[in-house]
Amino acid sequence: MRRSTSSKGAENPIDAVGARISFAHNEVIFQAGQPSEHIYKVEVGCIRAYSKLRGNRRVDLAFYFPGDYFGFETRDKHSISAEAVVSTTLLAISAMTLLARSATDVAVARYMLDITSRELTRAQKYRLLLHRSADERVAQFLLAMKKRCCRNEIELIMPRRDIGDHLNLSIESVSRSLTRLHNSNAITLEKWRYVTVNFDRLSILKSNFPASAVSS
Amino acid sequence: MRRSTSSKGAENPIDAVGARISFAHNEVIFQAGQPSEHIYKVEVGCIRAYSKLRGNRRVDLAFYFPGDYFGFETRDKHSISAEAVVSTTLLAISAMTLLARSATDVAVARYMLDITSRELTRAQKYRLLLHRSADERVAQFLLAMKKRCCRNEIELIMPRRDIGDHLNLSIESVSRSLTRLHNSNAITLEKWRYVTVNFDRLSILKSNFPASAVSS
DNA sequence: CGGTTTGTTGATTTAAATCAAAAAAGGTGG
DNA sequence: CCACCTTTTTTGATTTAAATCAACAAACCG
Repeated sequence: MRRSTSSKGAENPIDAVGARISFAHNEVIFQAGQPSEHIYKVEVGCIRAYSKLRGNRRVDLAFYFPGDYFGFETRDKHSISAEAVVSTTLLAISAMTLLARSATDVAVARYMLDITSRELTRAQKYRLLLHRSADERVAQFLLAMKKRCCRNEIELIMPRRDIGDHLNLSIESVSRSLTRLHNSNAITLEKWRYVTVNFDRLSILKSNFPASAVSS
Repeated sequence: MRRSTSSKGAENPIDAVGARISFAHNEVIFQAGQPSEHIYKVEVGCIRAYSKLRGNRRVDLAFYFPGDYFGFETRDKHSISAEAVVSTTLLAISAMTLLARSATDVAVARYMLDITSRELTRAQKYRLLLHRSADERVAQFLLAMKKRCCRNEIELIMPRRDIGDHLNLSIESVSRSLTRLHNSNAITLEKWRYVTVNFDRLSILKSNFPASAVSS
């Protein structure tokens, strides 16, 4: 972990308080049970938030990309863990400072509510995803990735293992779904970690979801 | 739907604004897409919040019991739907009034954050549940029900269909899991909708979850 | 280049869905 | 209270989607 000078540009009520920290590939940001002293904003890279189940199994609850906030808890301890998927730079914002400010500044309180609310929407959306077939889960995941990078060529920055732990599929099933989607021309698997999506074809699967769950 | 006089006893910063409304068995409270004008608190009965999937399939995201709040949205439209499982009385609190108050009263803003945060914890917990076997899902569901009514004798107020839609299981699988749990003496199926749980035996399954996910 | 990690493909098993039918509970009206 | 009908639940047989087991291939890395 490497610290550097604090952020200066404040486009919103909370970032100004933050300090920049860098993490290496697979480095732990925090673990479930540890005191929740900061909330984080991704500047560059990718974070996985997960819970551990018995037998080394893991559930990847979410991936966070530049601009996303994570690690916010109302309790004093983290309920989940977080790791850097790749080399990542974060903005770490003191939870105590934030709490103090939110007590007087309504804009800050509102901002915290928005972050939590967005997280809830995301959690509900992925919950719906788990009620669908392997191919639909992978397709929806790719669409979500596409939405973030805004290009049809997606870099699957995380390994198959992570995708599987996120979608509740074995790595083999993820791989098979990808090849099936490739064979049906819904995607093109360029070179392993690079996927080009055919939005219209993938969206056939997407249409099985309620409109409200497709956003973000 | 039947309206009555507004609530008088205000034990917290938001209930005082509410008006009491009654709903019959299976009556719709609100549907996805409708304007979100109120948030609700259950006084008596039970509510199911759900999303519809293609082909009449439904995902029951949560059940709400007396004391629970639901229907709170940061957006102006409901993203999910809600129905009364049985005859239910609610407290309906104007979202606009609430928003106005939260702009000046920090206690109200904090209360909204707590409600949303609790909902997020619940959503994450159930998300983890979907990564486990049918028997574990049913067992965990029964433990959650037990926790709410605080007695070992649980009334399964909702039909098997609802439990299945909640746990992503067919009604047959729910039924089979219940009989398996009964045969292994983890529960006693008294008379159809009445279950007595053997906490210690059920908890063997529960122990497969991370500590943080077991609460509530 | 060899060794390690990561991903794909194939064969087999398995948990849960589906299909099908019977049994139990609930309701209605005589 | 009972006969009749509907709804809900249970149980059994079969199918199926995904997991697991096993081997191989491709990328990565010193």
